[in-house]
Amino acid sequence: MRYGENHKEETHKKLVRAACVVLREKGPDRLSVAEVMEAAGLTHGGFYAHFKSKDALLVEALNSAFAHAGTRFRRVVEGMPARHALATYIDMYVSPVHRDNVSGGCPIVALNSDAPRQSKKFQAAFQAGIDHIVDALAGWIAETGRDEAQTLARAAFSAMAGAVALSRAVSDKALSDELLASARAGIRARLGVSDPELSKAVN
Amino acid sequence: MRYGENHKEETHKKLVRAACVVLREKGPDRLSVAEVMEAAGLTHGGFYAHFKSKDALLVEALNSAFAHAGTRFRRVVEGMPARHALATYIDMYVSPVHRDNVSGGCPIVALNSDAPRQSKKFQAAFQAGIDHIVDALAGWIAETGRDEAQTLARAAFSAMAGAVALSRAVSDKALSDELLASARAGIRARLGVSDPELSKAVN
DNA sequence: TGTACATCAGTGAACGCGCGTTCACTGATGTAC
DNA sequence: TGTACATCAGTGAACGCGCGTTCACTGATGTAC
Repeated sequence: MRYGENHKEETHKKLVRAACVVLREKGPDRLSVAEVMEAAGLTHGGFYAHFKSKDALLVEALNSAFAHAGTRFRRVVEGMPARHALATYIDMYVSPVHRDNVSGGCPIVALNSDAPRQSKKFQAAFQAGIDHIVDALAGWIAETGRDEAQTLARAAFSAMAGAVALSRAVSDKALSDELLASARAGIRARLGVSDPELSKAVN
Repeated sequence: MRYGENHKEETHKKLVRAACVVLREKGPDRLSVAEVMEAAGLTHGGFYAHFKSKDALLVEALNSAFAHAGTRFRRVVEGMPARHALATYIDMYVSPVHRDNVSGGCPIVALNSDAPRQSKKFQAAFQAGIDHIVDALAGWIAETGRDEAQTLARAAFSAMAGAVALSRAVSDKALSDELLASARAGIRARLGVSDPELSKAVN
């Protein structure tokens, strides 16, 4: 064969990787097949050797975005006791670093209002991504001994995602930083992890 | 003339009204000029007698959406003392009714992730809409005697918008209702208006 | 009172463009004999 | 060892389609004389 053993598989990964960045920057509708192929150094004609449709790429790209962003976040809190993990996760998520990292950040923030207009499969992947994060939060919350951990986690996460989303719409950096700090404080208080010692300096 | 005195003006309004519904349902990119004209009972050719461009329509439609949704929300709390207004506003905004009313609800929730990809004028209108709501909240918060009312208002509003946005992504109605209730409780507690007597039954 | 002309909101065909998708082809390599 | 053929990731032209936008035209009414 002309190419190495895993050549096609690697090209496929390269396309998904390129797409999962463009997806968060431009959204599903403005991402174009030709653009993704070009980003991988290929011509657009070869696309359908890798994906059944544009939508199939979008779904894979979304899952990839969740996996990468999730792994990055989870790696930091690995092995921490529940209260530390919870506080640290909130601090990381609701941070200027995350706000400024649209193309590498959480897809839920970047694609919030796009998701309901996409295909069933895309929506299912989006839901799964939400559930995954909420479950992690709920696990830590439950370990702190609180009831209704799942509901509490969902509400807390909605505040986290909302804070990052709105912080991106505030043009003044100082005001935006303040909003994030205030949101962090509110969410941590609500979950009973206000103690400053629970913070790990991550930003 | 063939038509009444205010005919053109009324057609213009009809177009904006149709667009401000479609805008929230389909988003700016999937809204089409032809669709809006058809919704108003006209053919697409006449569009540019009313608007300089599609973007001009989008900006007018966004402002109209803010005006209508804002008026509706504000009318309910009119004349209430600050603490009551604050609690009632939160209850109305973070409610199943609002969640289920995408096409008539707050554009910030419906267009959250679309806004940063639109024109400068669209983004400016979006920011203005956010500021308008935040200012109203901050006014009430300040009246309750708290410092940093603007920052607190921004953080509270981000939690409100995030809660409604996420509640729309939760398919199970009961879980979605719980999320909203939990979010309401958290936000009201954070703003010091937890007293159940401050609630006016609006849903 | 009647005729000729101006007005202008709306019509519908046409434009160029970018998009998702298809397909005949290329050309380097591996395999069969 | 050499020749003929199969493989298949990638190429590049072409397709149909919907979109935003343009424009010559319509036709009912108002105005000038």
